[in-house]
Amino acid sequence: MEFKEIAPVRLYESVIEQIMDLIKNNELKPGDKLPPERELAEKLSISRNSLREAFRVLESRGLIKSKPGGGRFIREIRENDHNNTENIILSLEKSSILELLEAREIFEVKIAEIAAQRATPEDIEIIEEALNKMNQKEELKDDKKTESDTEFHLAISGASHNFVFVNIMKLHLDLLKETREKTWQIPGRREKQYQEHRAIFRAIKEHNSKKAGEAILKHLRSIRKIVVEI
Amino acid sequence: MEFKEIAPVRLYESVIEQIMDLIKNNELKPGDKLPPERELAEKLSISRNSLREAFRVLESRGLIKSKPGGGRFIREIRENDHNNTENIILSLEKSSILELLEAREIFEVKIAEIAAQRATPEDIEIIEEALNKMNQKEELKDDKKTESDTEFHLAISGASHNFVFVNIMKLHLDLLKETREKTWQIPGRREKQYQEHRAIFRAIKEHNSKKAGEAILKHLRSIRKIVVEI
DNA sequence: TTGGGTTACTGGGTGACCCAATTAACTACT
DNA sequence: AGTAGTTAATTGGGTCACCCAGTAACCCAA
Repeated sequence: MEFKEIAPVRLYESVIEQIMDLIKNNELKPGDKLPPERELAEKLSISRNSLREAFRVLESRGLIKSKPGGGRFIREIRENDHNNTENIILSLEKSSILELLEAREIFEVKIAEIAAQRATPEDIEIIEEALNKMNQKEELKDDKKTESDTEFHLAISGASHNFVFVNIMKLHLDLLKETREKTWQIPGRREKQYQEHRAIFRAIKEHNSKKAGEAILKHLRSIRKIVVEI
Repeated sequence: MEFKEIAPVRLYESVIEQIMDLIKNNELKPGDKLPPERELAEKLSISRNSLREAFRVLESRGLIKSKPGGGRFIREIRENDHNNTENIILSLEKSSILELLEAREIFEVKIAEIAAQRATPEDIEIIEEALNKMNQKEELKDDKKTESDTEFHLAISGASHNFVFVNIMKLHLDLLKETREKTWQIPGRREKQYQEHRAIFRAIKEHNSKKAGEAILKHLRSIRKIVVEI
């Protein structure tokens, strides 16, 4: 029996979500002026204070700027901004799927090659566990399938023994999450996926760097093919 | 004559700074309970609302957790936590310099190779401009030097015509900013840097993918050497 | 030992209020 | 006609007093 922790949603969080969506969909562009606090608070049926809390978070992320007496504005994304890691992530979220997939092909092949060189017996065990998990239960919901897929790919980057690789991988898997979930619609996809994963695993287990790179490239190309066709 | 924009410090910002310092200096460890709102607000001589704004930001960054009725706590940082992009950034910021440099060697070599293949005459022009900018003014402050270095590397990733590469590059350059600034202390570093950049530029201009990869690898290795020695 | 109350405390949230800066419309002067 | 000065409405910054619901610690009875 498994229970999840109940996490109540705060008001400010919903506000952030709404505004972030508007920014992502370009309905709010840099330079745009937001409605005044009092007006927006009333529109959202929340208090000015709660709205302010949301604005503070967005402000600290460098997404908006408050001018006392003037109003609030969507910030221009500037290179020189010190707090700009947030902006970078936002830009990444706006990237096209195909660009993301191309980047992943480049990065993950290299990561797998390094993993094949450095993987310890423990690493290999962890990868194998992740590999088998996908094939254990016959009926899994799509999001659970994606989760176990994530686990496999993270296990590989973990074997590179460089946390930057792990985090870059996390970022990519996260950004491609929706896309990856869609691929399960294809009949027989799961079995094919397992075979591809298995090939990657074998290459890493053999410490065959070249083979590992090729196997994962094949895997990623097959994913791209699906995405293009969908 | 240059003027900086005057940015008034908000109350919540000072609070964040104070608490962040406490966390960095380990005076607040994961699991620790913070003083109650009302008490802390009084101690800081600010209103409860302003204090709350600070807490919201820290909360959204995943540093603290609020339990209504229970109190506020410094959060345990877990690997397996929600695949939140916030956490990924935080983890990346905590990565070691050498790990970041290794990742950059892997990624940027590939990016440069692709750039060499795809660069249009316009791209090449932009890269050349960035290259020359560094050599124009004799006396530049360290942060300005780093800036023009950033521009050069971003111009290259721009020539890859994949925005994901540009953003990954931005992320790395940002995370390595401090480190890169330190390298200017080395005598003759700037001239050497220029020569290395020049070699990279030439290879890209010739559309010589392999040469471009090698040139940039050499450049990055020379940076790593400096970092190791410092 | 376990479950039900009790109570003080804590975070979540609200609404009215004051201040200072901005903005724009208006006025007076040149 | 153009400019400087004034004024009033609006806006964000911040405070205060207040209410609600969940928590935690304790006591008590089954």
